[in-house]
Amino acid sequence: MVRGRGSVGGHVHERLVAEERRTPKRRSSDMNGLRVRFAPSPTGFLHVGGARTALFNWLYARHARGTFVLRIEDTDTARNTAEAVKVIFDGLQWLGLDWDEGPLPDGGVRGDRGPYFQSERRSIYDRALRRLLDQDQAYESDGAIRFRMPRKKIVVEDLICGEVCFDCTLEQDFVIQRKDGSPVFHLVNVVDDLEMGISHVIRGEDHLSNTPKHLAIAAALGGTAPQYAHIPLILNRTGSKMSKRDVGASLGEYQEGGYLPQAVRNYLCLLGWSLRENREVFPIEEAAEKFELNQIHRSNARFDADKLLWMNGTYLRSLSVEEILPHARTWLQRSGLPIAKREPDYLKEVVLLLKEKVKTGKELVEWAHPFFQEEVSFQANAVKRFFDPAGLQALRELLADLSEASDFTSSALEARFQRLAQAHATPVRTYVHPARVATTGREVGPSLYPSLAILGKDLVLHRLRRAIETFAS
RNA sequence: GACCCCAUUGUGUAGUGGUUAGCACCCCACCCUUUCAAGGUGGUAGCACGGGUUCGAAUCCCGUUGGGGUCGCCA
Repeated sequence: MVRGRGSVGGHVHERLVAEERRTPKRRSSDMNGLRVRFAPSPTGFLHVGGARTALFNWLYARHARGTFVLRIEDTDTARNTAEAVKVIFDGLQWLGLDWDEGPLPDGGVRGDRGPYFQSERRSIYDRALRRLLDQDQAYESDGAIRFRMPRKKIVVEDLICGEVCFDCTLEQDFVIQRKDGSPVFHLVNVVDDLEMGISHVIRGEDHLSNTPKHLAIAAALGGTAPQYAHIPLILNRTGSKMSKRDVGASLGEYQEGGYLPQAVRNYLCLLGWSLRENREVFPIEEAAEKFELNQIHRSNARFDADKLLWMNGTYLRSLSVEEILPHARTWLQRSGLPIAKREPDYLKEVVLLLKEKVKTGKELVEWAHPFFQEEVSFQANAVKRFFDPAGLQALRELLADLSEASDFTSSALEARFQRLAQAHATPVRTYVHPARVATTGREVGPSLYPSLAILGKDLVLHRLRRAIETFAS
C-alpha cells in the first residue's frame, strides 16, 4: 500500500531544499518554490473529476503556502471558445478555489510566467520543437513531427503510486507536432510545466501511462521534470471512469441544482482522501491545513450522489441563514419567483424556515412557492385527501378562530390550534393538515405554525376562505 | 490483446503484525412528532480467493480472480 513512498518522499524533500537554495525568491506566495497548476482544456463544461483535481492542487498549494497556477490548455482550437473558458472560471470561483497566477475572468492576467493560454504560447513551443529537431531528438514524418522516444526502461517516481516502472524498449515514437503545424498535448504540457517552474504535477491517474513520455520530453529538453502525483479517478455508478455523458459529471449540474459550493467541495475532498478522524464534515481551511499528498489513496472512488445530497443538507442546516441567503437569492431568482416584491426580512424568515427541512436549493425553491406566489396551486392528491367534508369543516372552525387572533406568532398560533383541538376533543392534526393544504396547496411542507406566522394573518385568512369556497361545492 | 494501477460491508473510508474490524452514506426498525425532514436509539451488511512469512496477518510476500486506466496528428 505504501510502496515506495518513504524513499520518494525523502527525495522530494532534498529536491525542494536544493531548489530553494538555487532559485531566487519570486513572490511572497511561493517562498518555497512549490508551484502546482490546474490545466484544464476548455470543453464547455467542468468535469467533477477536473474540479477534484483542481481542488487537490489548490489544497496542496494552500497547505504548503505555494503557488496555484491556472493554465488553459486550448491547443485544440476547433473545440475552444471564450464561453468554454468562462465555465472554468465560474466553476473554480464557485468552489472558492482562487488561483495565484493565470488568466482572470475580466480578461486580465496575474503572474509573470505567462501567457497562461497555450494558444498564446506558440513561439515557446516552436523553440522547443526547434531544439529537439536540432538535437535529433525529433524528426519529421508524414508532415508531422515525432519525438524520438528513448528505447529503455523508465521509472516514474510517483508521490502517490510509488515507483512505477515502464518498459519503453518497444515504445513507438509519438507525434508532438501535427501536420497542420500545431503542437500536441504531450509537448505543450511538458514545456509549460518546465517554463512555468511547476514543481508538482497533481493530475488524474489516467495520465500515469503518459508520464514516461513526459519524463522523456523533459529530459530531452534538458529540464528537470516536476514531481508527479497521480490521484485516483472518480468512477460513475457503474464503476467506470466518469465521463462527460454520465449524470452528475458536470459541476454545472450542482451549481444549477441548488447545491452549496461548501458541500460539493467538502464531498470532493472525501474522494481519495480523508481526515482520518472519523469526521467527514469539515471546513476547507482545515482540509488545507491537514492535506498531504502521501495520504491520498491509490484506488479509484465511486461518486455517491446520495452522500453528496446528504452532505448538502447538512451544510444547509448548519450554516447560518446569512451564509445561505446569497445562494438562496440566486436559486429563487433563477426560478422566476417574484422575491424582489417582498421585504428582505421576509425572504430571510422564509429561508431560515426552509433551510432546516430541505436538502437542495431546488427543493427550497419548490417549498418557497406558497410564500411568494399570490395564488396557491393545489396538489390534486392533497385536496382529495384533506378537503373531505370533515376537512372543510375543520377549515371553517379554524377560519372563525384565527379571525379573532391578535397575536399571529408561531407560538400563539400553536396555542390556538391546541385549544381548538381540545375544545372539539380531537387531535390537533385534524386542523393542521387541512390548514397546510389550504395555505400551501401541499400535504408536505415546513412546520405549519411558523409558516402561518410568516405568511401573516391576512393572507392566511384569505387562503382559508378561498379553499373553503373553492372546494365546498 | 499488451502495459500500468487498484482490491476493508452496496458506497466512501479508518485501520501500517495482536481491535468484539471503527465511522459516515444508503437500507430497515423503534423513539420523537402537525406532514416531510432533522434528531435519538438499535439493526442488516465487509477484510475477493489461494498459497506463503510469523507464535500471531485485513495489515508483509507471491500467485489467482475481479475491477479500473492507458495504448490518437483528443487533452
